[in-house]
Amino acid sequence: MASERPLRADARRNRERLLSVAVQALSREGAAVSLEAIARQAGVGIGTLYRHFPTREALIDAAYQGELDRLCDRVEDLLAAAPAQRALRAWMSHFVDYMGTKRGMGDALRALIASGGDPFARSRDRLTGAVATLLGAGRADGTLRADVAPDDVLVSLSGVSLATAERRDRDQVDRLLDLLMDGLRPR
Amino acid sequence: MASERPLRADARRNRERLLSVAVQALSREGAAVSLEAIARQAGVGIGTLYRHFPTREALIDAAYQGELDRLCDRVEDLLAAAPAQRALRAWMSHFVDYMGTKRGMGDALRALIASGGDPFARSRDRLTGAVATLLGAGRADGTLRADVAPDDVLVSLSGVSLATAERRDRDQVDRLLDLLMDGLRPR
DNA sequence: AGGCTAACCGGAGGTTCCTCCGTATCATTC
DNA sequence: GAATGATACGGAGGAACCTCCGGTTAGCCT
Repeated sequence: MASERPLRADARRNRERLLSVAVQALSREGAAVSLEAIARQAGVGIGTLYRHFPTREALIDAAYQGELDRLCDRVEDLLAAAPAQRALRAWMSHFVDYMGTKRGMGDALRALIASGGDPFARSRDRLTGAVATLLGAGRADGTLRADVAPDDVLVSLSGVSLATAERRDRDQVDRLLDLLMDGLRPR
Repeated sequence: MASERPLRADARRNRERLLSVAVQALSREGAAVSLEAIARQAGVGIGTLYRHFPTREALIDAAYQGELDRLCDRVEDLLAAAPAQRALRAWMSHFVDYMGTKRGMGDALRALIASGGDPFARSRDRLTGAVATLLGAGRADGTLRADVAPDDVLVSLSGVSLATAERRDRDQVDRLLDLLMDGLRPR
């Protein structure tokens, strides 16, 4: 694999312009933006947009990658401030919040979490890594089970996000997360 | 509410024809069927289809309502054959199986589960009822917690379905359901 | 029967989606 | 600095989405 030949100059220019327009458009109009509008605004043809970002999810994913990194970075702070169990619970909240805020991240998320495919692998790995760190700390301090795979937790978490996407019922989300946590504690 | 004036003769005819075509088309081509194709095949205009089924989900929901009823009906048998905890776990498997088989039920499901709105209320209530029965039995025989709302379990379950929709990983689904069950047992 | 009206029908039309491929542009080599 | 692949660009085109509203009927009433 790999062999990422460095993009041609014009290609990189276009890619960047598309991304910056997309970020604005997404936070302004939500996930259902017209891709054609984005292309137009970026001054490129629709074909160019699709070449750089083969699916709507790919575009959204790329647009939010920065913030998603920040989400993963919080793990350290959380672990410094509380025992693993509490840190994990807090991070879950942040995760769901984030997915909720960025309207339409939801759909991208499903593709992302489900992807065995390469395109989103980076984001996926970051998320799995974050969960793994939290679970690891939990195993160390004994507040979390040791026999659960990070990936399973991540997928469960995405399930909660997806299932609660439309009726934004904060209380229910909390209850679902608590339920999940109950399953993650040693008996 | 209510006031369901009985559909006019032609309307009912069309509705039924649409439904029967939809059932075939859905099991043949999955959720992404072209609605225009269905309308064409049923010999009605696209407008007629949209009047009867305002969204794709509404159509899918209606198409599968029969089978979904059967799913809910299984609860009794399961409860007769095993303690509540095991019955619930088995029903969960059936639920996820069902959602997986009927490709694209997934998307309908999200709308359905999330709907505070009337249109899908019937299916929704049936499902919630099924879970409530199982939980009730669990409370009675002490194998399940008494402080969890049926609705929360249903939404969690739909979360598992949604999150695992594309990579059909049977083992992972089982693990996620086990995790959920762990949260539902009394400590 | 004949007439009336609420209810229903159908499809044109404006958008968006995504693909495909001829043309234009870059970058490398001589 | 010209030639020549390799890459990237752009938009036409066909399919599908969903809405809207003028025209058509079924069912009721006299």
